[in-house]
Amino acid sequence: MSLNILNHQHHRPLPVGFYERDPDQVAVDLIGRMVVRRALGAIVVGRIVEVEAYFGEGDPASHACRGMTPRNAIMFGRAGMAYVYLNYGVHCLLNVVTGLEGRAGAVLIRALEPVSGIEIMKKNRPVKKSVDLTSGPGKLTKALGIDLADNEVDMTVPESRLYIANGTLETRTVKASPRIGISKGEDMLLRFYDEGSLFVSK
DNA sequence: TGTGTGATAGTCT
DNA sequence: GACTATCACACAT
Repeated sequence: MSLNILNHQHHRPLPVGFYERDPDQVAVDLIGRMVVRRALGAIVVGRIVEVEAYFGEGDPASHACRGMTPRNAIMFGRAGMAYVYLNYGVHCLLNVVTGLEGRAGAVLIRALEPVSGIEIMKKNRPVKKSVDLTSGPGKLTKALGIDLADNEVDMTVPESRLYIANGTLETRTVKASPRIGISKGEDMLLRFYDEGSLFVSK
């Protein structure tokens, strides 16, 4: 099963061009795609069911709203790179950089549905109910073993230990809502989620 | 708990 | 005066 996933056409990394758009467009299109994580020869896969889009200037909730800093510089860089940062000094959060170089943008991956490698996820993040495994941005990074070392990983090449792949063409209902856990810019509908999924964060 | 910001102190010229 | 270093604090996709 694991190796088939890698070989399958649908599980090659999404190309740079996919990410070279505005973050809200990329965000909508990421619902239903697969996050593929390879570590120590094992493979862990989760289907994206919730994301949030972040712009640069003009988006008060974005790390990049006040221009470039050492931490957020990657948001201005090439599309398709992973932007992983530490939140509350505790959780690592996974974003993918969008847009053309020089223009800040990113999509935060907020929730996944476990697809493959579930035993590894449970080992990384022991939980009582499996719905708690990946139903939040900090949970999913823990379950997939993603940390600061994955910052700036190129997610557009198959050699990477972390990338996003096409996924299946299931029908899904994508809904938009305000983003979660922000104190500014709540009026914008930049959170997107698969309405039917139990793994969408509360 | 790390980061960014603003305040303050220190240094150069 | 202008620039840089250090510090303390507020707050965090």
